[in-house]
Amino acid sequence: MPKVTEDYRAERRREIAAAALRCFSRKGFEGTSMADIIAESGLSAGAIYLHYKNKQDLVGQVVVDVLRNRSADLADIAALDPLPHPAEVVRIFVTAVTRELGGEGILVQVWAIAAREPALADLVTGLVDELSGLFTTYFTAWFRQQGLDAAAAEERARRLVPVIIGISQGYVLQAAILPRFDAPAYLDALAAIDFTAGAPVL
Amino acid sequence: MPKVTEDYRAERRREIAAAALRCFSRKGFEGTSMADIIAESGLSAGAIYLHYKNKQDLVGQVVVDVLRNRSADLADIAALDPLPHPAEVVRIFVTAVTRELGGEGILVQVWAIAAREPALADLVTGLVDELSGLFTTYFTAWFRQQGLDAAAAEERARRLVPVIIGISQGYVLQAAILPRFDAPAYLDALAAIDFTAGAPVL
DNA sequence: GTCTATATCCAGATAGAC
DNA sequence: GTCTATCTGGATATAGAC
Repeated sequence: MPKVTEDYRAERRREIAAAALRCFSRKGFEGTSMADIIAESGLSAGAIYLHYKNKQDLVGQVVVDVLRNRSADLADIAALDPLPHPAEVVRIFVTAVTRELGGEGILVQVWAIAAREPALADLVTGLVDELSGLFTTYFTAWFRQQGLDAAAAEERARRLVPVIIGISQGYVLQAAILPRFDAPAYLDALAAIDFTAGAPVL
Repeated sequence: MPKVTEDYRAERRREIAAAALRCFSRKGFEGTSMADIIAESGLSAGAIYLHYKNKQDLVGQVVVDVLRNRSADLADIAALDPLPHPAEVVRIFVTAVTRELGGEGILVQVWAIAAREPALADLVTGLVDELSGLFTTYFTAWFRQQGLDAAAAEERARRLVPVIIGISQGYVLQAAILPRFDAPAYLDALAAIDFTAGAPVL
C-alpha cells in the first residue's frame, strides 16, 4: 500500500465524519439521510460508500469517536486537587458531552438505536464501562476524602456510579426534550444531595 | 350519530392499540411498520387509517394511554402511611412503567422521537408535568415528615423532582441498553443516598 | 478515487369495490 | 366500516463512465 494513500484516506474520513456530525446536530439522527451527508460533505455518494460500508457503519464510527474524546476529559477529574464536589463533576461531564455533540438530541438518538441494534449496544456498553471506571476512580477518591477507608470507599463508589450515570443521562434527556428544562436548577439540586450518607463523619 | 357507533369505534381503537403495543414489544418502535400492526391486529390498512390519521398519531395515542395509567398508580403513593422511602417510590414507579410497556426499549424510542418531533415533545412534556406534580406532592410530604416546615419542604421538593425523574429515566435507559444492567443494585444504591441533606434533624 | 445516474426496495398512505 | 390492490415518495446502495 502506498504511503500517501493512508493519510489521504484518514483525512477524507475525518471530513466525512465532521459533515455527518453537523447534519446530526441539525436534523437529528434518524432524520439524517445519506443524501444529507453527501450534500453537506461536498462529496458524492460513490465517494462516501468507498470509505464506509454503509450508513450504520458511518454513524457508529462518528459516534464512537466523539464519545471517546469525552471520556478522555473525564480522566483528568480524578486527579484534581482539591477534589470537586460530585455535582461539579457531573456538571463538567454533561456540559462537555453536550458541547462536543453540538446538541443533546444526538445522544438520545444513539441510545434509541442501541436499544434495538445489538451491534451498537455492544459499542455503547463498552463506552459505559470505560466511563464507569473513571467515575469509580473519582468517587473512590471522594469517599476516602470523606473519611471512609479504602475498601469501603471503593465498594460505595461502585454501587453509586450507575446512579450517577443515570443522573447524567436524565440531564441529557430532559435537555433534549423538555422546552422549559432548567439546566442550572438541575445541577443545583445535585449539590444539595448527600451522596456520602452513612459515611463516618470526619 | 347512532349510539352503537361510538362504543364500537372505541372498541376498535382499543384492539388496534393493543396490537400495536404487542408489536412494539417485539420489534422495537421504529422497527415496527404499519404492515406489522396491520397483520397483528387482523384488520386491514384501510380499516386502521379510518381510526388513526397516520402512524405518528397512532403511536402517540398508544403511548399516552399507557403512561397515563402509570401516573394514576403514582397518585396513590403520596397518600400512603407511613410514607415510603424515596428509593421505594422510584422502585414502584419504574417497575410499573417497565412492566406495562412490556419492555424498556419502547420508552427510549419515544424519547428519541420526542427529541425531533415537536408534536410528540409537547405530549411528553405534558406527561412529565403531570408526573412532576405527583412527585412534588410526595416529596413535600416526605420532607415535612423529615422535619421541614411546609414552605421549605415544598421548595426543596420542587428542586429535587427533576433529578428524581432523571434517575428514573437513567434506570429505564440502562435497563434497555446494557445487557449486564443490575436493576436491584441500582435501586439499592438509591436507598443509600440522603435526599434530605441539610434538613433539620428531628 | 470520484462522479452521475439509476436500480431496487420498502414504507406510508389512498382509491374504490363491496 | 372494511377489504384489496395500488400509488407515490424517498431512502440506500451500486454500476459504469471518467
